Amino acid sequence: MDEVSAHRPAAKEPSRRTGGRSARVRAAVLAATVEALLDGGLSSLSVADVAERAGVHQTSIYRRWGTKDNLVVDALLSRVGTEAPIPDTGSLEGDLRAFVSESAAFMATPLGAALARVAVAMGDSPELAEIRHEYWSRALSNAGRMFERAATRGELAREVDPQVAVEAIAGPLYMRMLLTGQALDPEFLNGVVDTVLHGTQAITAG
Amino acid sequence: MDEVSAHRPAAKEPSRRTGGRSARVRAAVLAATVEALLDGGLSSLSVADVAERAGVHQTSIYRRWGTKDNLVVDALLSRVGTEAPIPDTGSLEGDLRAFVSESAAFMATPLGAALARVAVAMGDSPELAEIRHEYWSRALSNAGRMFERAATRGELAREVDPQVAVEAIAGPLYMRMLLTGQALDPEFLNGVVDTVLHGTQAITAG
Amino acid sequence: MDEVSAHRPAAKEPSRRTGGRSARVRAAVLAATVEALLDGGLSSLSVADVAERAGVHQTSIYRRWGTKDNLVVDALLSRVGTEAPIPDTGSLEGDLRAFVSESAAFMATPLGAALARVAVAMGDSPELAEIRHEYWSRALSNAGRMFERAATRGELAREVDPQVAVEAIAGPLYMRMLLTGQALDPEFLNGVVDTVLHGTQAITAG
Amino acid sequence: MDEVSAHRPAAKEPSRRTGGRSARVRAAVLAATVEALLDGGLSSLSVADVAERAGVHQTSIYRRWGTKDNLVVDALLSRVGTEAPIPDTGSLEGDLRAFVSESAAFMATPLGAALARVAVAMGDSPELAEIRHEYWSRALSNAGRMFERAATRGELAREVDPQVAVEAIAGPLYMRMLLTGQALDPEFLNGVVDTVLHGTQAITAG
DNA sequence: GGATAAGCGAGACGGTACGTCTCGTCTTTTG
DNA sequence: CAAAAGACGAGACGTACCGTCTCGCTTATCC
Repeated sequence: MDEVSAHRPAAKEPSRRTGGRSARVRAAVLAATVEALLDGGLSSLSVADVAERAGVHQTSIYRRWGTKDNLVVDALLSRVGTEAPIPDTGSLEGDLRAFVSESAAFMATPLGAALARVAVAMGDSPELAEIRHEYWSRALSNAGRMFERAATRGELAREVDPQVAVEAIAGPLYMRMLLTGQALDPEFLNGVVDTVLHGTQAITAG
Repeated sequence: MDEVSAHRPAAKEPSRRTGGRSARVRAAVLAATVEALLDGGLSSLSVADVAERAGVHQTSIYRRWGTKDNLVVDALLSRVGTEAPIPDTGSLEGDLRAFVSESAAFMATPLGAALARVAVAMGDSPELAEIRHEYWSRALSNAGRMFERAATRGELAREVDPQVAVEAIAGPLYMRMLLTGQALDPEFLNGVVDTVLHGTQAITAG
Repeated sequence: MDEVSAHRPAAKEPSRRTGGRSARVRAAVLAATVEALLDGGLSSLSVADVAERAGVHQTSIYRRWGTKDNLVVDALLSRVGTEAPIPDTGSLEGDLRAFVSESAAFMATPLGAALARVAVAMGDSPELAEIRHEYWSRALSNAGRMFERAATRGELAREVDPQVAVEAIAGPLYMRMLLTGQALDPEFLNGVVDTVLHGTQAITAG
Repeated sequence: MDEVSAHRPAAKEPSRRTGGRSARVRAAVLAATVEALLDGGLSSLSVADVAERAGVHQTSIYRRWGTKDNLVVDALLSRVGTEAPIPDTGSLEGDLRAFVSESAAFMATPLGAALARVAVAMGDSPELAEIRHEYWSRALSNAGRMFERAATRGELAREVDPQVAVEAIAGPLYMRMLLTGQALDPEFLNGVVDTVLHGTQAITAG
């Protein structure tokens, strides 16, 4: 007997080639969602608005994404890669200064702001929280390489936990943006870098 | 046991005497709001629910607070003082370890979680953002005294900015709670304290 | 002399006296429902349409009536009394001929047609069926008086059941209207009357 | 090869022989439709439900029948012949008593109930009303033979219109089933038969 | 017996309607 | 006369269904 699935349809999901109606709708909706998110924020985002911007019927959105939350998450993830380029300047200090600078610039961006806000809101639902966790884990572990490289270069003791260090850098930035609303001015950024830089370098095996 | 905090820090609005019906309604609504906030979160909080819990009509709430946002802010501020006790153990390290420990404990509290969530959401509206700014300025400057005392004791150089330092401590905690959802375990807390402690101590006039 | 505006309530917003806003809304919606029912039939009746005709918001309709069925039933009952005038000509034959004539005329009316159609559709839901049952019981027992009067006059034996007799008269009419769609022409009506008239008169105590 | 309705009016489109996939689909869908109709009624019948029951895709149904109405009509006609056996007991009274008894039994059947309900609903659309008219004309003229035979036997005057007479018999039954929801108990049935029997027999040429 | 056309499975989509849930406003009634 | 009570306007949400469309594959018929 022949193996049953000799000519199985290659991929399981995206069977349509590229230009299918589905793909078109999906792209349009995602784009419209991000657009709406940027000029209006998460709170004033309605499916009806997205549908109109995308030139698509509301029901098509509900059919595919089920709920508004899913839509927003999908839209955001489709735009924001977790693989932001991590600076590699040759020294930890250079890396960190570049990193906070770039991070601050991104957070000042509407997209960056929306992303963080949405991430906070995702804490309400368990399954969304799960997605959120995966996203941040990846992003943080990515940024952690700055410290790993420093350790490789001998700039840092092996005892320094890259994970903690990267949160020590990023945490204050997010706190300002989300919680206190203060500006991410260079003095602040430099102060944070100084603290973490010295703080990690002071840690030794002993 | 309905005695509602007889010595609440003189509210600024209610000009009625303390025993009037108005005061009773106000207290009941505020209590109900916090209660509802705790079991359900901000997203699933409705004025109707609060009204029912408080045994009060919806219109009475709208008459007094105008909008849901105001109600929530008022309720939270009535419960959460900005004057949290800042540890004073005699050494910076002791202070910081006590501080992160207490902070983590409070954040694990439903009230603490709600407070931060609400604060994030307040970023949408300018006037709420203003209130938020005042709250955090006070709280942070309060906590900053730990570093000021250390400087006075000679543990720290005068060049260390207490404001930056306190955000370097608190930021990573809030980041975990709000953004990544990771646990505030002792290892993490110790790592943060170590980093900031060494980081600030390494800063000198030179 | 001013005809109408002598005493007060401004023509456009007649409140105070009998009609609060609620009453006004109720009346408008009921009227709009009947109107929509007449030009369009039951199947193509939408709450949105009714709301627009009534100048009222959809939610107000759902708030009060809960579901479309209830609305339709209420609207119909508010227009159609069960106390249709039963002919009293002095003889059974006169009564019956008048009765079928008037009944046929009413059935030819859009309202009459809609009423019967809706009544059939009400059979699906138990509670609606209950309302329906009460309506028809009353109407049939009302019409039954024609036969009771005839019995009193000695035209009919006491053994004749007025209930059965009235259904024998009305049944064929409804059957044509609802089921076969044939016209209720005079020949048919006369034939039915003849049959029932003779049929009942032939029944005796023996 | 369980041909359903051997005398269906020569299918217009699908001239496939008998065992093809098409025929299988058709039979399955029709059966599923009737089944769904019986447990749920016309109002709660959806194409999706029928498709699932039949193990067939929705599109296949729409392709063949175009619209739900057509499907229902086809399904019903495939099951219900218009050629119900008309009693022939030798006397008009015997015929009529058997007829009402059998009719009542059929109406008590889910299929019988559904059939009548659907027939009423068909009044909305002109073309469906046309089909309905043909069906009932045939059925009534069929039943009319009871009276024709009676006339032949001399039991009835030639002046009695069989068409009217049969509607006088059936009308009250349908009225109860469709409109008032009362039970078709023996007393009622006997009363109706008595009335029509005497009523028709009293009619003479004079 | 292989081309070929008719039909089917699968998956969206446009579109209409339904009924629910809030928010914040307005009117009516009541103490 | 002010607060309680109760609708109401407004608008979003999510669901159910109808009927349409496109694509790829499977049959059955026909040349």
